Order: sequence, then C-alpha cells, then structure tokens
Amino acid sequence: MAGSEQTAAGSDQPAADAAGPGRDLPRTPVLADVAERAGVSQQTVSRVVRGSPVVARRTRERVEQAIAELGYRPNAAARALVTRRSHRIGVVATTTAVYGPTMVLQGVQEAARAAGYSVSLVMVTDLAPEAVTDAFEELHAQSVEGVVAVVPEDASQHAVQTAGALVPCVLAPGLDGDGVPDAYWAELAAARTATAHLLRLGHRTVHHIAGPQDWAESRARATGWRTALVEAGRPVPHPARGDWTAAGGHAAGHELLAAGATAVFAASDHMAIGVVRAAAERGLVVPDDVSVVGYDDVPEAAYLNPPLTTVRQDFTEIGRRCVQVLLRRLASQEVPAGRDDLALVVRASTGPPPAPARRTPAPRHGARA
Amino acid sequence: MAGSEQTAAGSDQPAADAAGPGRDLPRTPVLADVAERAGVSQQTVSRVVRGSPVVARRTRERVEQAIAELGYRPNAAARALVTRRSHRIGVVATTTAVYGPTMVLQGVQEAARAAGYSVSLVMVTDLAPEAVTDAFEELHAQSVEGVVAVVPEDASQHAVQTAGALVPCVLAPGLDGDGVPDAYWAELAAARTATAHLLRLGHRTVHHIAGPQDWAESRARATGWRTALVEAGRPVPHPARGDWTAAGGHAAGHELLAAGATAVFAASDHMAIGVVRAAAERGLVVPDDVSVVGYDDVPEAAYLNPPLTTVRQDFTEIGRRCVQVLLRRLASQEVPAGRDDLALVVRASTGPPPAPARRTPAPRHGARA
DNA sequence: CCCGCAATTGTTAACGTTAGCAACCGGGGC
DNA sequence: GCCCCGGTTGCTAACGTTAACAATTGCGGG
Repeated sequence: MAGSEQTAAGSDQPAADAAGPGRDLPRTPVLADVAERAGVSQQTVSRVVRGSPVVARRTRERVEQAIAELGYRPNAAARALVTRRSHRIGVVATTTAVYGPTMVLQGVQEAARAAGYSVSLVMVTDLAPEAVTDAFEELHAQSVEGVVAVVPEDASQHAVQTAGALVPCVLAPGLDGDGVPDAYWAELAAARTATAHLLRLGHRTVHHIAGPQDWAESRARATGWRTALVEAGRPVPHPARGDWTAAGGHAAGHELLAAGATAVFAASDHMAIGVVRAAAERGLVVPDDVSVVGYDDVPEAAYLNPPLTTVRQDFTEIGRRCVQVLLRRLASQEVPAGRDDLALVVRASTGPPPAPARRTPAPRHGARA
Repeated sequence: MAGSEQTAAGSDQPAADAAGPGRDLPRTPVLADVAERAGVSQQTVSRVVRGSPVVARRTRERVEQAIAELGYRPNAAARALVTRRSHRIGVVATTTAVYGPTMVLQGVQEAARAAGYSVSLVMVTDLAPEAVTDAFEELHAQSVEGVVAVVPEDASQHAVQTAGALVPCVLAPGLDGDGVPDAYWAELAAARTATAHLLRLGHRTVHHIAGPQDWAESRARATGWRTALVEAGRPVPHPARGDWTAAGGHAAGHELLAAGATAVFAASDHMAIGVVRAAAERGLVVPDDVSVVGYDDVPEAAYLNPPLTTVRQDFTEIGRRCVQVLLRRLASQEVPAGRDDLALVVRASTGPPPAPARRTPAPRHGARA
C-alpha cells in the first residue's frame, strides 16, 4: 500500500498500479484509484465520500484532494447494489389534465431532490388499470423506494394494491391512509364554498360540470356542489360531465346553457373556459347573463375574458406533501394529515343572475339568444 | 452449483438463510434462487432472462416456470454495474412555460420507454447557469446514458458544454449538431407566416411580444417576424418582451396597445391571452380593433374569447425526436435533420385592421381609454 | 514498563449480475 | 476408432461499492 508512484519517478508511463492500466487512460476513476493516489485504503476513501466522522482531518484532506484531482464520482449502481437502497422514488402521472399533474410533479421533484432522492418518471396516457399496473411494475423494476401516483383513483386502485405490496405508494393528494378523508373533505368544502358564492349572488340554483368519473377529485367537488345546493334548499340539476379539457367543457356548457343555466360551476378552469366560449357562441355575456366558476386557478385564469372566479389550489405543495408522506412512511414515522391550500378567488366571471327571483331589474343587454 | 456453502458447513447459523435460500423466508428472489429451483446454473438463467437464443427449449421452459413461480425480477443495479449500461436517460426541464416542456417531456418519456429506457427527471426553477449545471451533474451521478435538455439555450450553453463531455446531450428542439439551423429556420418560417398573415389582412405593420431573451425560440420567432416585415417593406416597431406567461403578455400588451398597435404577434399563446385581456381593459375588441396571434396552439386556444389564431406545434413529436437523436447518437448513427410540425391555424382573433390606410370606416366602439 | 482504551485505518467478504472461456455431449466424416 | 463439430451448459472472475470485523497506532494510568 501507499506505493507512492510519484517517488517512483513516474514522469512518463511507469506501471502506475499492479494491473498496469496507464494513468493517462481516460477511464473513469473508481474508489481504488483515489485510494492509491491518496495512499490510503478504499475503505477510508469510502468513509470520506460518505462523510463518516471517524476519519482524521489530515487524511480526509488528502483524500478530498485526490478526489478533486481525479474527478472521482461514486458509482450509483454499485452503491445501490450493496446498500440495497436506490435513493430513488418513482412517479406515475397521467397527462390528461396538463396543468395540475405537472405542477404536482414539480413539487415532487423539488422535495425529492431536497431529500437526496432522484425521481423516475412514467407517464401513462392509457388509463386502463392494466397500463397503470405496468407503470408501477416498471418503476418497481428500477427498484424505486416508493411511488407517488398522480392518476385517477379508480384506475390506480388495483395497481396500488398490487404494487403497494412491493413498494410504498402515495396517491396524488398526498393524504392517504387516514388522511384520505381529509383531502376529500377539503375539496368538498371548497366546492361548497364556490357554489354558495354563486347562490349568495342571487342565482336560484347552480349547474355543475363534473370531471371524469374515476377521479376522486371529481366526486368530491360534485358532492360539495350538491351539498351547498341542498343546504340552501335549492333544486339540484343533473350535472354534466366533462374530461377536464376546454373541449369537454365547451360541449357540456352548451348542454347546460340550453337548459337555461344562469350559473355554472366547472370542476376545472379549462372546462370553465369551454363554458365561457359556449356562452359567447349563444350570445350570452359572462357574467351578465351567466356566471361561471372554475377550479384550479391556472396562471391564465386572471387574464381570461372575463377573468375567472375559481378555486385556487397549490399543486406544488401537494407534490411536496406526497414526498413527505412517502419518506415518513419509509422511515415508519407518523404522517401528517390535513390540507388547507384551497381558496376561492373571486374575479369577474361571476355576478348576479340576469333575472333574480323577486325583482325585475332594468334589462341591460338583453340576451340575444 | 448452489450447494457449495452447504458442504463447507462454515456457518453456525442453522442453514435457514445463511446457506440455502430459506424457501419460507420472503426475501426477494435472485438469480441463484431461480437456478437452484430449475436445476440449472445461474448463467443459464441469466441467458433466459436476457433472451439469449442458445438455450435449449426445454431448459428455457423450465427456467421460465421457476421465474414465474418465484416472481423473480432482475436487479437493475447489479445489471447496470456489470454491463456499465444504465438504460436510463435524463431530462432537465424548465418549468416556466408549463405547456410546452410538459408535452415534450411526455414525448420523451414515451419514446424512451418504447426503446427500453427509463427516464430520470430534474426540473430546474432557477435558470442560473450554475443551477442548470448542477442538474446535469446530478443526472450524470445517476449514470444516465444521455440527457435531453428542455431549457433555454443560453442557460444550458455552459452546462451542455461541461456535461456534454461526460454524457451525450440533446437540446430541446431535438435537432442539434447540424440540425440546429433547421429547427431555427422552421420556427423562423412559422413566425414569418404568422406575421405575413396579419399583413395580408391589411395591417400596416405588426407588433411583436418576444419570449425571454435566452431562449433560441424567442430569437427565431422574433427574426421571423422581422423578416416578414422587412420583406413587405413595412416599418419594424420595437418589440416588447414577455416571459411566456399571460401576466407578462398582459403588461407587454398594454405597452404595445398604448403605442397604437392594431396587430400583435405574441411568441406564445399564454402571452396572447394576456394581450387580449389588455385589449379588453382598454375597451378594444379583438379582432375588430386589434388582431392577436399566438404561438403553440395550447388545447384551450380554440375555446378562448375569441378563438385564437396561432402557430401549432407538435411538442410530443419534439420529445420523441429528442430521444431518437440521442439514441442514434449513442449508437453512432446518423441523425435525421429537419422539422415540419409547425403550422399556422387561423381562428377568430385575427381580422382586418379597424382603419385601413386608405379608408375611413365608421367608428364602432370608440376606445374609452 | 506494560495494559487497555480510544481513535484511526486496513482486510475480507459480500451485493446480484454478466462476460469469457472451458467443458460436456451426441453424432457424423475420415 | 478417432477427431472435430455445433449446440448447450457451467465455472470463475469481474463490476465498484459498503458492512463487519480485525489490526494498528498513540497515550495515559497503574
């Protein structure tokens, strides 16, 4: 050991080490190379790299210098192999509702990185349970330590149960286990508030465009809407169903508007955009003839025509919470429950109904429909 | 075969898991377990797993059954260690302009998966060169075989050069090396077409809201806009600068409208949304008083008020192409050049100017600003 | 002057897989 | 009868790292 090549007059190409791979060979350096250069054992280098406190100061400095000179990088695969820890989490995300999942993804990435984890991504376009299961399998094959799923609850139900046995999973809102109800209640409450806002403006009732059936979020929002209506003793019209997109909202909007809706609560901003468009196509002015409320508060919401009243949601925070829950679960710690990032933000797309129940206001534009 | 440790009888542990793989121990099975069960060597199992053709049919079947029974999964880390191939590519993505990068990411993911690669994601919020370099370093530490970068060209310049020496990199539009000019020309041409469309409608000139300076896309689009103006011999007004967002477009839009713009070409749909809003705030009607063109064709564009004329872009395809280029480069194959996914789609946000040079039309709304 | 302790450092053996080569086997050509 | 053959299969040694334990050192106390 400590065969200092330098003293051995190594100006040209001496046998740098036993096997004799020339030192000028640009092979990526490994622990052994650093050890040789620093004149210590591999184990000591390993200790330095991992920040073990038992290394003498002088030794550590010498090793660190050797690392810097050689440009040494630990090999993740070797490390994962021996420690049985990959320091990697997986994300299964749907791509349907672009804005939300993306922001969640960002939060996940951010939090994971901060915690020393890297993230593997699998995006699923096909939401058949089988496809989702495949996604989990693939992540499992990469030996991720946990998975965050940003997919509709129903599609992932089976997959989570199957994969959950192999690797810890957290479902999107990040409040699973005992927390699930909380996430549900929070969404429900926000939807209820949004609906109540419309009722308070004087609308006799509020129509709803729900999201896809298999999302728990859709159900929570629909239930919140229904709750507000029932509490106020108003009729509960049959909800339309959208697919989170503007196109879906547009179709559903026409349907509702044809039925005489004066207030529409859409389960996503993009669907709300479609509703506003449908109204315009029918010669109706928002908010004079019809009020529209969205959900998500996408960045554009404040700049639409008219600016959209909506429920703000902190997607990034959701992503961070997912990671937190996952990591705590991995460490068998208690996970926090509760969610308070939802807030109604009132803008110009909502107003009193055109013809309130009791009063007959001066006609202002006259619905041209 | 596997019995070597047993004959050696070295361990004091009751054979449970020291020697024989305790069949009731729920440890995850490894190659050796399958080998023992199938009565063959590890090597043969390995060959079956990898689909090597030299295994006899009967043997293969026996091994496959053992694999199924045990639920064996190859260990990715061990495999990566010995083959020196991670079958993983990295993506560095900015999160600023949500729609584009997300769709690119989806294309990347899709293509990578199809090619047997998994993807590691690092999102950068801070676009300082140093932060971007960090992102590359992190991916390198995960021993990715290549990196796709969806970040502004300038921020990644340094990082790509640094990291490029260690691992192959492809920059977002996916046509680098000799292809870069092509991507540039395609964007330029599309912007030129969009601008020409406005001129053909009768506008004396067209104002422009550019994207952030450090994106090559911004420069290409601005140049295309300028080219169209120069070709038509029109004055070239000073362009405003946005940040891809509706908020930025809103501010820039006010600026341009105050300067009397009748036609605005925004470098992104979200900025165009901001412009339309700014127009509305000034009592201007789109397209009667001012025409607006966007870029991207986000899914909502067709449902805005009014539906937005814009340049369609196939982001997913871009992502796929990035992977293709990367993989071909890894195999030292020729990479294709060229890009033809851009197309102007004309909708209702563009029309003739309110007061063409020669005629004096009846004033219709009168700007209340 | 020796013992033991604490602080360091080194040695050995995994981790689960694949590559390279050796070994085996039944059969046909000479 | 011998040798070589292609088709299979097995053995051994890596790959780069960490865990567990052993060895070495310096130092104060008995």
